[in-house]
Amino acid sequence: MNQTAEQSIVSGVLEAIAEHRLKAGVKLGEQDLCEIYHCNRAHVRRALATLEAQKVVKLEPNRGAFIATPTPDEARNVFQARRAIERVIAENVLRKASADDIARLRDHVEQEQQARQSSERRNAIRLSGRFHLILGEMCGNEVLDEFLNELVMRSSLIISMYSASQAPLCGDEEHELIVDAIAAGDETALLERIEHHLHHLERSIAIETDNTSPNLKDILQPPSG
Amino acid sequence: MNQTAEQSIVSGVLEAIAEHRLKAGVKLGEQDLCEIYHCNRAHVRRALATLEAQKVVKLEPNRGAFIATPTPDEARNVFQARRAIERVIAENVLRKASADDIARLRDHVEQEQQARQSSERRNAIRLSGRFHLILGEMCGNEVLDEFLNELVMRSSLIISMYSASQAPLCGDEEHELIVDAIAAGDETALLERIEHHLHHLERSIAIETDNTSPNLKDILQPPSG
DNA sequence: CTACACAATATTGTTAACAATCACAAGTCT
DNA sequence: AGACTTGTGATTGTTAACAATATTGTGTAG
Repeated sequence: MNQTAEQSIVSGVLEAIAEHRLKAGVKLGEQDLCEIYHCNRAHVRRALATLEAQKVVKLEPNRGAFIATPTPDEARNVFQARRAIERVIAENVLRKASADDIARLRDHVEQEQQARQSSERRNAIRLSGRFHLILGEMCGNEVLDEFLNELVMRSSLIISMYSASQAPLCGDEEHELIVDAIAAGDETALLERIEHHLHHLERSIAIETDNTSPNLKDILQPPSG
Repeated sequence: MNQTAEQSIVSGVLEAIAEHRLKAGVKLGEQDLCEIYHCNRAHVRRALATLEAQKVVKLEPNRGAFIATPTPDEARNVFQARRAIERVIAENVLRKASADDIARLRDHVEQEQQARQSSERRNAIRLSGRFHLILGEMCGNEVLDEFLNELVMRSSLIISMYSASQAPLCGDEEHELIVDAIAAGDETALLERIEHHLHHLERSIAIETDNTSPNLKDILQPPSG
């Protein structure tokens, strides 16, 4: 119950972020988490420290823990880092993917399409991110895999912040094209498609760059004055 | 004194690792850290959690905190990740380096050479790692910079584990060649030199790959039988 | 009616005491 | 002598109480 408590909190929060149930800025009260996970504050605090280290939670002194609110700059940096990391991951996967691996990828892509067609939006979002994590698992480099995990989480936050709630998440067939390139052993096509896919994902969300007004006046000012 | 306490512990431990004062496997007792940094166990615990998240400290339940002991596999993974990250960092730096930046790099390289010539080994080690961190600061991408920080720390541990204590750390002039390529705006040369430098660093330490015997018998068996 | 000051409440930060576990050493038995 | 058991001390894990701070609500003056 010891490690389990902390890990339950961490993985619970991360899953909630991945499924866009937890949105940026939401407060994570210690008492609330204590009751939800039936543990004491020490465990909650440790879990929050771990989440802070992964940059998905911001700890403000004497105020509490909040889901991180990535800035536009941070968003761009995250996506650039993803392109760098996923490029190497793809190279590794291409080199060492077995027939089973490719079958697993194809199976996952099919699940994604079914979730989309069934309009299980929450599940579709989760599976869409999971595709990249599967590549991370397959690449044979735990360090890269851990980095990717963090980046995908942060991406999920960014998407939930900046993208329209009804916008299509991913090009449906882009993941499939990536698997095709892996199956064909075509490194040039693979790298190009990874790059294109991430650029497309980044551009599909409108990252406002000029959010220099930290006050709510411009947003919530009543129209009548 | 609050945030300072935890950050003092974290940065203190990281600096000690960077200078090879703290070696892999050393125990970090809570009581010891409390006395050294004049704080209570809660702060120490939080600092250790942060260090664990950065993979430089391993927390073993009911046993305590220990400086991480990277395996050969992990070592290779760290270096592969470094090549991927530092490649992008170098591209960014090349694109946006100012004259001041280049001057700063040249100044640093000169400090490195002086430290080496003065045989201030500890300082030379620290500066050698710091060169890469300066590139990270200059690249304009905090995400990449944070990843690099973690990787350089882990590399420092790896080097202190696997390299002979008297071995030359880095080729003296490799950093200088990198700065030259940046100053000349030569991307091809820059990327090649970064790649070469990291490969050279990795190969300069003898990472044993066949440590498949988990018992000490083969190693510590008295010769007389 | 607005703005400011003050009080009440809730939340986080800190500390200390207690419990559980582990490492080491002494002792016992074969 | 060697291996096993037991007991002691030290270290980590857990919990609760207390202090400090922020937030919210209330009341009063302008």
